[in-house]
Amino acid sequence: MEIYERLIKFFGKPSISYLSGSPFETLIRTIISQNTNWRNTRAAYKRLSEKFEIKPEVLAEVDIREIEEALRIAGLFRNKARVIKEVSKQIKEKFDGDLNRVLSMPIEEARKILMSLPGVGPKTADILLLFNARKPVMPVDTHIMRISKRLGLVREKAGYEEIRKTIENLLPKKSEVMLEMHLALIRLGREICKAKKPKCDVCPLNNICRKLLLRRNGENRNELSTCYSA
DNA sequence: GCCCAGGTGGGTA
DNA sequence: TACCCACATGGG
Repeated sequence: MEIYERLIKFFGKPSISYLSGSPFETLIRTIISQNTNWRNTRAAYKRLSEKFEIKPEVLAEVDIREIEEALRIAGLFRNKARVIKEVSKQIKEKFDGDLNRVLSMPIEEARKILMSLPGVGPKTADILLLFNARKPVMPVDTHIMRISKRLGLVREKAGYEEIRKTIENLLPKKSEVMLEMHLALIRLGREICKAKKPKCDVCPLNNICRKLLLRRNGENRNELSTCYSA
């Protein structure tokens, strides 16, 4: 909780304006973002939404090459185009094009159904549950995974579920808190990525995190006393 | 030129 | 169950 308060104090309450949009739009945006940086994700989504209305009944029918072309800038574009077309078809057929039905189910049930869709793994399912259904879950991306290990919140070998549950249990079961923490942790992770020199004095976690360091360039575990941050 | 980016799914042991 | 790898473009 102390970490949460420091992050919020440092970054301020995150803007949630860009969380607007339908669950399907969130899904498409999240699929595009898989293993892709923000800038390219945004550009690709913009290109796709300028060409087509982001609705399952539309994307299910369009020529896959058109989706590929829009997504090229984001990388992994052939995979993502195939997945987007297929997931659109399935949502149209199974849920009559409306993800809200699934999202209103109990968390575990909804997660299971979402993860049965192509291109939807635990991270993407949890994004939908948090961003659109406002359920108190913590999606774990690479930044959050790395940070929670560096902070010693979880074992070095911890997997997705272990990390998710650990962070969820550290926080009040409120979706607003989960959302703010999720965005703040990613913000921190991205700032760390950008940082070239250690700046412990301004790090929002200064005395807590001492061990934050990217697993990068074959890092030496003996160097964990260095704090890299924004 | 190398490394990495808000993962997922298929394959192997 | 637990790793390993392909997918692929663009920016630092």
